Amino acid sequence: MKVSREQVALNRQRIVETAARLFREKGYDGIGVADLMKSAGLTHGGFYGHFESKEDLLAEATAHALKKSVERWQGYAAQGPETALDKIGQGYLTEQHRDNPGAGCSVTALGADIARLGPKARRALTEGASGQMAVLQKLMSGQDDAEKRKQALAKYASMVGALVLSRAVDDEALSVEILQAVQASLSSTQ
Amino acid sequence: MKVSREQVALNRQRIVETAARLFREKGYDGIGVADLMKSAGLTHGGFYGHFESKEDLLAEATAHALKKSVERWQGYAAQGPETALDKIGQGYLTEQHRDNPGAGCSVTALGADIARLGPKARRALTEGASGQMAVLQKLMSGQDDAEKRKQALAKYASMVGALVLSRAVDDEALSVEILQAVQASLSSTQ
DNA sequence: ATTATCTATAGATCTATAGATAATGC
DNA sequence: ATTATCTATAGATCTATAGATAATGC
Repeated sequence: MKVSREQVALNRQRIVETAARLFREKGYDGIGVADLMKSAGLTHGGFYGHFESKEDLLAEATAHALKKSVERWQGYAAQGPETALDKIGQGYLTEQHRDNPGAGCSVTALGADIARLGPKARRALTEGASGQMAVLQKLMSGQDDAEKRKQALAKYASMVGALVLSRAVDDEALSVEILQAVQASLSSTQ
Repeated sequence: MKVSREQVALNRQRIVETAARLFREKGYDGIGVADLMKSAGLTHGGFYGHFESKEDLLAEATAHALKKSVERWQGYAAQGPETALDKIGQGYLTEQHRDNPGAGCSVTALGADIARLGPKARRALTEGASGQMAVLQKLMSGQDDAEKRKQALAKYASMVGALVLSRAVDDEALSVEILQAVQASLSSTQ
């Protein structure tokens, strides 16, 4: 049942993308290797030909997902600094994002899990978060780079926290209120 | 091996406190009922005399931990509004808190897990988070209650996000930088 | 007599590996 | 001949339950 080299690469990519979605949806411990491979259309045993371990896959899936996210933000920033911050907020601080963790921010969905896991996943998360904070920094209003960086870090933290909170509370009105409060604070000078 | 009624209540309380610590340290899936009971000095089978399920215990442990946290914040607030915000930030946005999740904020440590779990745990988290936001609201500088509430929600989100980020990144300097940026933003008007 | 805790286990997972199978690509 | 994927399984978990044990408290 061997497949072509091209197909192997496609299979591997499909495992990574499936994992990126399922880990964000269900958490690292919420999905097993067997179910993950089944979702990718392959069988359990084949997994270890592609990856050393489940944790290795998490690192690769996190790197993949965050890279795409950083590129999206860079795209907004390239369209001009005035609207970029609004667009980033409108993509991040919404019910759409809150209700679709599988396609959303990996820091929010997996940050607590990754904090307890090995160095590869933490590296991937750190690079992704740094990339997003770098985009934010350019959009800040501070007088110098040091001030802009401080602002960017604080804004980013507020976005991550808002999404974690909006997903965890059981009160829809409160959930939306949190997202909107942070969205409003994004464009304020500070 | 029956024990006195008094001892039963003490045992139950010890299970809750042990669970509150271990769930925050290791995540909901990171600690099993057997190990948890062992840490509390009891055997596995006894657990189901005290709680209906592991998830039930999570809800109770989360309620317990957040209640204590809200009371601490209320204590700071009672000492006067000027220093209260600094004290809250100095308790929350520190390496000490970052490195001791077992005694820290349940929203940060378990928010992503609880978002995927049943209604009881989400209820406990929502009540705790609402309590903390209510304390913050009184300390805000806004002109009316609506504005103060918006400020409090945004500040709280930034604190939660800062801790999640500071624990997840693998770069000590960046981790501290995030905590300090949010600490600085706490006392700023906005 | 009641009941809190104990030991033991059922039944269902989980990650990782061993060895078989069959299609690719030299 | 090589190798990507398959089936099958080892060994270690996990939650929850059943029934035994022994101390409390009527």
